[in-house]
Amino acid sequence: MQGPNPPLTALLIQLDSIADISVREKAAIAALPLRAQVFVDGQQIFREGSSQSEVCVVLAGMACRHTMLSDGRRSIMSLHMAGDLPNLQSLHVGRLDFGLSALTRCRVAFIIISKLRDVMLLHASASEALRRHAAIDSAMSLRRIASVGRHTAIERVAYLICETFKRAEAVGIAGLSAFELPLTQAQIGEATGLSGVHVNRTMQELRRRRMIHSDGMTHAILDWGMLKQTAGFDSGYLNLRPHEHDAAARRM
Amino acid sequence: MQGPNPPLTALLIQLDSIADISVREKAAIAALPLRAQVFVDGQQIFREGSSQSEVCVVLAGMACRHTMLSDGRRSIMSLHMAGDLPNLQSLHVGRLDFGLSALTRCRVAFIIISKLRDVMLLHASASEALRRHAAIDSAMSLRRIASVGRHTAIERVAYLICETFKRAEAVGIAGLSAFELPLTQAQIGEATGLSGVHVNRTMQELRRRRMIHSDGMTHAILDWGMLKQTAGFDSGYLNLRPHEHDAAARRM
DNA sequence: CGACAATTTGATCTGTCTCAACTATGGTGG
DNA sequence: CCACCATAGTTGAGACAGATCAAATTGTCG
Repeated sequence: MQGPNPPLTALLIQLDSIADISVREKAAIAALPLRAQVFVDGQQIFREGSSQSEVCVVLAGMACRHTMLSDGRRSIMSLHMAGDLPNLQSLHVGRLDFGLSALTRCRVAFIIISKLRDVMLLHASASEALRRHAAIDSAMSLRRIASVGRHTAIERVAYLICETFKRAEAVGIAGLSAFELPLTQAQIGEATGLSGVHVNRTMQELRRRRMIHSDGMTHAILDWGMLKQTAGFDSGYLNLRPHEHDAAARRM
Repeated sequence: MQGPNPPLTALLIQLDSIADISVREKAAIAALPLRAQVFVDGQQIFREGSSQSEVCVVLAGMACRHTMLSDGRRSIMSLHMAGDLPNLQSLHVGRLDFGLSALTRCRVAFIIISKLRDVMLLHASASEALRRHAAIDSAMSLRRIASVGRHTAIERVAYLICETFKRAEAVGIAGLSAFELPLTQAQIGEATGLSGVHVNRTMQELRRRRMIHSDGMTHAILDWGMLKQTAGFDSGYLNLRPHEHDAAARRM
């Protein structure tokens, strides 16, 4: 039914990295009926306040959750890349209080919620993996509150780079030490709570300090240690494993 | 087994307000074996990076999720009051990337995760209610990212007041238009990303504009309309109901 | 080549921070 | 009962990170 590189590969990679999930259960997920759709960059996938009957999976490209502020400006609350499920919440809540938009040309698959629920009922560990996925999304939000709330400009931008790089790496779409951050500096500003102009100066500073090297929207990590120290970044929360009591052993 | 005002009342009120849940299922939750414990204000309930085998329910008082920044300062990522489940994540992930501390003298109940899981397996709609609770927690985090990232000082403080008031109201611990926000101004700063000094001036401004009146840590809402407008606050995300397709009808 | 978007640079302005002092307020022990 | 102390709130002055505005430059794509 699926070709050699089925559409949900990235999702399965993500689930694999956070949970023990059998081949059979992965097959059940991969066999879910999909409605694939391409969005051009800037295009809205769904509106803030909308009610979704489908859960969407990003297959390729980058999307973001965002909300409009009273003064008309936009806040980008999270970034989403291949394998992400930006509205998994729709399993449990009606209206979504954020909009979802494509930042780049984006391939997205839609899964009817009731079909997903059926699979989750039948496959306990797939179900558990999805819940863990949601919990990690939630952990990312909490981290971002701390980063955006209390960090300086350079820390915030460094943080965004660290997190996005690590996530891209996890789904295999980052190079050895370079990756795509396909946002304009103005968009990076919307995601970090800074003005576009200041993002520009901040990234210059990161380059001047030889932590990164940028070529367009491709960024090479020159000094990961320094970058993560600057960001106050610890990847621990990204690849949380199942609840075990030897968690200490896994600590980096 | 329970007295006239069983410990989990506030939790049941919360679940009731977000989901349809039968008396039988509520009884199953209320019958969960609890380990109750009192924490004095400032006391840590669990440490950042710890692994929890119990989920805790706030019974009374106020607690907060927090994390330490590299420079030693603290960021408060969320506030928790009666009926909240600040570490429901522990159902799915090992290490928690935040600490939990009592802001006031706090009564907290601990539920062994495996026991909670048993109840969830047996009672589908209780289980669904808890998941919706987690989804709303997640929605609050997203909102806070937008508020802390892009809002001015007065908007952030107003937002915190709006949200805390509405939540307190929902569990019946707020007066008609007054409620307890038991944080020092310095703590409000940690929660909003402002300095304590500036929180002071900001709250003076809110009082000067006659939106609130403060008596110690009790705050009266004088002009709710103005306050929520200032905050850019819309309570929609707090009492999200089950997924229905008539969601529009419920829109405020 | 021309047009449009994104990046870069410079200059100025402002919201918020920091530091420091002073004033409640409430609790504690003598 | 009061002197003392610690903690929270308040006020002022000055400094600074980052915003805003405006213009120049670079890059990209038809």
